[in-house]
Amino acid sequence: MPYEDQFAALAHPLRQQIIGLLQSDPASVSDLTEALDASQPVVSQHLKVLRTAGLVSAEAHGMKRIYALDPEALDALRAFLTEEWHAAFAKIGDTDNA
Amino acid sequence: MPYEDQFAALAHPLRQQIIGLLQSDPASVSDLTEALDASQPVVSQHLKVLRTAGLVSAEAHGMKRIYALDPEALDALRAFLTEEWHAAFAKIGDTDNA
DNA sequence: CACCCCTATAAGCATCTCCTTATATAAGGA
DNA sequence: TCCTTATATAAGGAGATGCTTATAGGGGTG
Repeated sequence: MPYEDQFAALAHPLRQQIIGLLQSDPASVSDLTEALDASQPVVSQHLKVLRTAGLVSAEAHGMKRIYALDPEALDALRAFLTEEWHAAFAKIGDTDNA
Repeated sequence: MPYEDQFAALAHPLRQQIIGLLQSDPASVSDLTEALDASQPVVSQHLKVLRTAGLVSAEAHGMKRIYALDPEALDALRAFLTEEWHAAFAKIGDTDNA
């Protein structure tokens, strides 16, 4: 089922806020922790969900890890919402139905 | 946090499949139950989630309740993914930040 | 009315999610 | 080297989610 993880990732307010912040600029975990008024482990945990879903990527910069949005991932999701859904579903239906 | 319920609704494969089916045509619960190879209560439960999120609507037709997709809801979601996110987040940030 | 179809909902249980606290590891500075 | 900063991850518990089974109630039909 396509994009299941991506939708789940976007279903949490803190993760939405993280994406909102990263839309302006890449940021480190500590930057996000301050901006979001959440604990550092929580931010790291949510970043992991976003990373697993392919919505953000991380790059080490010295001691910090700079997280950045993957714009293509959101584009793909938007495309799925409009055009590809029906076709994608039809294929799944072919596969797991009688 | 906007669209939280909508994203959560789309994060489940069966609910994605229901939307996929309803994109072709409105359908009753029994229609969906057959097509999805899921139990009737499960289908009803998932339809409730979709209804609560405003993604589908129901209309009584005799004994059956015909469910239909609300295309505007998906459009709104798509718009959020592209244009409105940053603005929406900026407002939230103004409100609950120092 | 008596009986079947269609749908929603409740109860119970397993699993997942998300938080907290605590800690491990990596990198840089004194 | 020792200390501090930055991040990830583990453990544990509270609450949410999603399934099953059972049942209630609305609607038609004989």
